[in-house]
Amino acid sequence: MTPLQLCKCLADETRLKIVMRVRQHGELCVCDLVDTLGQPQPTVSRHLSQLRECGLLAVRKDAQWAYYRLHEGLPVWAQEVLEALQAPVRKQFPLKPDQRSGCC
Amino acid sequence: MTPLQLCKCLADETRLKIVMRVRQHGELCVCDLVDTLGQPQPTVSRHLSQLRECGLLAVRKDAQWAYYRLHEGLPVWAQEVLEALQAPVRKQFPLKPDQRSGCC
DNA sequence: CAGGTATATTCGGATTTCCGAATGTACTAA
DNA sequence: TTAGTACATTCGGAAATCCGAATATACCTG
Repeated sequence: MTPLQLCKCLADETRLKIVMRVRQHGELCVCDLVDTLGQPQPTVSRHLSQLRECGLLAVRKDAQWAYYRLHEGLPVWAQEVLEALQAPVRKQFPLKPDQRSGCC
Repeated sequence: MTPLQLCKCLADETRLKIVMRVRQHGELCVCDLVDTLGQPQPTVSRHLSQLRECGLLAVRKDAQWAYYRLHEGLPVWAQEVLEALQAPVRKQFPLKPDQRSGCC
C-alpha cells in the first residue's frame, strides 16, 4: 500500500464513500453498501475488489454474505489519512440514517 | 476544496510529488520543479494550474518567475492529510538532495 | 528594437478509468 | 432438484484523464 495507491483508491466518489462507511461501521456486507449508496451491485462489487486487491479492505465470508472491513495491516499513515477524511466526507456526502440498511 | 477533490489532486504521481515538494520547501518556482521531477515544463505547468484551480496551491509572481506554495486557506483536515502523507511519499519517491535545484 | 528565459495554454491523440449489461458461482431453502 | 439470493467477473463501449508538440504571453537584457 503506497501513498499513490491510497490516493487513487480514494479518488472516486463511490470508493471514497465505501471506505468511509466501512471504517465507520467496522464491518459491512455488500448488500448494505448497495442499498446505502444506491449504486448497482456489480458496480459496488467491482470497486470492492479493487479496494481489496490494493490492501485497503479485507473480506470475511459467511454463508452467502461477504463482510468487508478495513485491512488490519493498514500502515499508520494510511489510518491517519482516513481519520482526517472521515468528518469532511460525511459533510460532503451526508447520509440520513447512521445505521446499517438491515439487508442482512 | 472537498475531500474528493483533494484525493483526485493527489492521485497522480507528478502532482503528488509537486504538492509534497512544495509543502516541504514552503515555496518553489516552476523551473525548480521541472528540474527536480524531470518532467517537461508544459506537463508541470498543466498540473500546477490544476492544483491552483482547486485551491490546493497559490502563486506569487515575481518578474518572470512564478513561486508556488500551499494555499493558506487550506482546511485543517487537508493539512492533516498532507502531513500524514509526507513521510511515506518521500520513501516511495526518494530524491537525492533535499535542496532546491538552484535554477532561480 | 531583437533575442532569450520563464511560464502558460491549446490541441489531438493515446491511455486509463469507469460503467452497464450480461453471465457465472456459490449458497440456501423448499 | 428447482428456485432464489448474494456476490463476483467479464466484456465492450463511453467518458475522463494524461501527455507531447506546438504556440502564446510576459518579462528581462543587450
